[in-house]
Amino acid sequence: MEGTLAALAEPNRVRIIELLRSGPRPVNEIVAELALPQPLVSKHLRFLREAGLVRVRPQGQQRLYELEPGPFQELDRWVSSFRRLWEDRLDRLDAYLQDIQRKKRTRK
Amino acid sequence: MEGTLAALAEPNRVRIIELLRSGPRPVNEIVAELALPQPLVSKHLRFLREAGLVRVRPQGQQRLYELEPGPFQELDRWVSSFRRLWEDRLDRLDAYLQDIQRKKRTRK
DNA sequence: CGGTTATATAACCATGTAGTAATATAGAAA
DNA sequence: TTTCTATATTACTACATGGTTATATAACCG
Repeated sequence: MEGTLAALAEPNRVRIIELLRSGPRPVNEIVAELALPQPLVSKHLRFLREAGLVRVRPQGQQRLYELEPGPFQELDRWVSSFRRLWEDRLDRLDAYLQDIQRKKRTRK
Repeated sequence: MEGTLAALAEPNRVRIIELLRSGPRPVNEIVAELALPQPLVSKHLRFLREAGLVRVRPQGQQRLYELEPGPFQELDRWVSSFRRLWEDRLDRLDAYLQDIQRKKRTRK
């Protein structure tokens, strides 16, 4: 969780993650699509790999990087635990709106 | 989104966030509960406030900090967009397990 | 073998920031 | 007013890391 959040704190890493969401990619494609220097991409990929967000699989002379679901699932559960922050409010708003409607109906 | 992730990259800030999940708190309570130096807490609170994760409300000579739902909701939606990463796999696993069960049944 | 391509690593610089200590501000209370 | 309490800010150090350039490694192809 801690490493996951640290890895996602960097915008270029997030861009890489979002690119990988559509499937595994070799490094050169990431470099081309994001228009970043290759060593920088390799550096970020290493960070992501050590944080457990991606795994790498050699294929010929290129290396395919793909997302590792675990950390995202963990993050999803953690963020979910904050849902009551806004759902409670929406519930109250919903109840309020229904109350309005009820009053309208009874008035008619 | 970007500022939100940057704010959550720091463990002590996450601790503050999780403490505030149970409701608004004055600074001195945060300091006491997390056993951190007061200037450090104020610094992190400022960071969190400028990232939009908390709002502050003066009350007497203390200042009550509370979570701002917006960024968490946004983060929740973003993380949700990665759900297919593991749900697809679970679907496939589920289908596989059901297939096993079906074969067992027909064999009996 | 040599040459080319794909990727990683090393060395370096610049910047941001976590943590600390001291001080400032501001409100409450005497 | 002075004093006390709560919080913020400033100045500083130390360290991590993003970005760049150059080089290394390693697999492929001739």
